[in-house]
Amino acid sequence: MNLIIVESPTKAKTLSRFLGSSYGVEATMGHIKDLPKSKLGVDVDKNFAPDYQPMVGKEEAIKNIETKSKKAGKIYIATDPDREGEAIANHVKEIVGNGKTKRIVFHEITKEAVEEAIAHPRGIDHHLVDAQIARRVLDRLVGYKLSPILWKKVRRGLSAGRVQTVAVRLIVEREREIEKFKAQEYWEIYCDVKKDQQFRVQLINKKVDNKKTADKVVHNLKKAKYVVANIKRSEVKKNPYPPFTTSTMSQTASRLFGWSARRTMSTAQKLYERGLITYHRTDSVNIAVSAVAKTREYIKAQFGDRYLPDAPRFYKTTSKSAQEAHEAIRPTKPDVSQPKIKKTKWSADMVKLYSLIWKRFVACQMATSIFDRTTIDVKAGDYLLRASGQILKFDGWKKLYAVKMEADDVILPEVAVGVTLQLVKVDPQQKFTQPPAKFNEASLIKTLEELGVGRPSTYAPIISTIQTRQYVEKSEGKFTPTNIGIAVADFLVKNFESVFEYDFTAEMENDLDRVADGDKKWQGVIGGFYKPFEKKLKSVEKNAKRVKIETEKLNKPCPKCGKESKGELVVRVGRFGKFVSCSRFPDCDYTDRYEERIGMRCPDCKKGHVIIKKTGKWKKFFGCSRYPDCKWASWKDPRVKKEKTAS
DNA sequence: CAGTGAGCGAGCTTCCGCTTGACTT
Repeated sequence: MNLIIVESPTKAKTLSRFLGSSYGVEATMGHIKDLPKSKLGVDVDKNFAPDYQPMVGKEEAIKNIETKSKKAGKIYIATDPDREGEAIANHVKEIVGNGKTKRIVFHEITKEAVEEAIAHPRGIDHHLVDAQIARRVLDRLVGYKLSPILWKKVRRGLSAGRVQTVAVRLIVEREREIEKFKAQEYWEIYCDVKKDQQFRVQLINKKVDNKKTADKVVHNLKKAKYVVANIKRSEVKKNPYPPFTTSTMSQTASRLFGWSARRTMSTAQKLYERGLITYHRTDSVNIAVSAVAKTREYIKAQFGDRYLPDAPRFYKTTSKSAQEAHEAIRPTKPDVSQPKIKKTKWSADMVKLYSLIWKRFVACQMATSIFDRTTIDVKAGDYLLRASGQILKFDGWKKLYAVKMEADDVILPEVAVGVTLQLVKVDPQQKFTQPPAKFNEASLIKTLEELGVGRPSTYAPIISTIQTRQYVEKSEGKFTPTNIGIAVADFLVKNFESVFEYDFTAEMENDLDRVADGDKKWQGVIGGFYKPFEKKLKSVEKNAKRVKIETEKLNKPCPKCGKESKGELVVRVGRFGKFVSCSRFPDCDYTDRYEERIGMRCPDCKKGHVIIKKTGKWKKFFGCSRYPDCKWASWKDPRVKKEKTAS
């Protein structure tokens, strides 16, 4: 019996089905060797020699591969066709250790692709493995050298990294833009005009930015003569969106369902494990040819020829850092619009997400939608006003994948050039420019992807990390930096600017490509980075002052020392969340609980307020503000009655 | 489930990326 080794156990099961009994298939469950967690694991004096060790927690997977390999005939290592996959392949080869292994790759899980791969085995691509080593060593050096500086200069337990610090920096800088933003006044001036039917035109050739000008314009418009000056009709075509990647799926589920990246990814995982969708951690929009063919059949049968474009649509990945190891996220059976899913706690989510993925995918192979767009220009003295109308002529792919928040049809009446219109009303509207929006999960993931920072497997974890570290807080879905986040980002950007430049990762990727192509040695790339970095580390460690973290003031005197020493109450963040203390600490040691009220009285004593409390870093519980007089406490939110709390 | 901050300094914290499973943040 031959043996095939892949990363995902679900993939292993699927392959077994294709290949029958002459092949055994085993999974590594991701990486099996890595740098040790408890120490640097990189010998900076010996050309950065990395100390890759079997990973804690992967003993079973490793053992499994060892035993199965001993009995196997041919051994095909079919880990993912990308940098990390090649590294895993190399580690598998080291563990099997008998020289019998061959490396194969495929980009889609179809019988043809796998058979083709088996027919063309190769060896390990050591240049690509080297690129992974460089990536891994760089991240380790950045993370494990900078974090201890934060412990020393800011606060214990903090962390820094090529990815997480950039995420925090984005949020901090956005907050600054919002703070310094000054709203600008501007006016939009509309006129309702009519011939047989009334329609609305907007002033377009004069900028109005205050009431005085607006009044003058309105005054003139009231007296003006309105003549249709120009009519433009055009056909506007809209092509469907590409199928989902991890990033676009997370963004869309966030926008449409309000889901967190975590919720979307864990729902997708369940769909993947049930064989309903292709792999959900991907940066590619490629689609298996066989899936396209099936989808075209389905579209033809279900919607008719009009909805089927002449040729299949194939999409190109635009993201420059994409590795394209997998297909796009799509239903494995494009003709199944609603899969049968057993009723469980999660089935509603699964059905919802499946339906979204299915619609997006089938729509991506459907005909272009067509709008008739009409623009009517109206002259009123020196003023030019315009109305734009749009009518859906043929829905095409929009029949299936309707995008919320898109304007409805605006139908304009038939008028001719030169016709005089009657003014019904002038409607001046005062507006103000809006500050940039705070980041939410969707926009943060989008921006990180554009910068090439983070990978499909890490978008959701990044969002958790920056919150766990208390660098940012999420409220009503939007991220705000904490004082710690601001202090850490400022400290790191000031002292290690080059590492946290927004294009640092993109430049790193360029270097890694050179390593993968065999044009550069990985040690040279790391050496080039580390020399100046090490110098900087030493000088910052020696010279940088300890960072003071801004505290939130309560504007109340300290009950213990407020009278004689003018201590004031401030909010500090400790190991167990926020608490109130005296600004004069350590001279005054007054502390009190920080109460985060949820707006309801204690269900037990009816006198205190229910407040949110924390135990350890994570666990929240609800308690009474009168503790210890009232000992009421609950894990469950007392505002929620019976209803399931979907996270 | 009732702690916390500074500094003293035992021993400890920390990265990104690949997987899933255990568990609810």
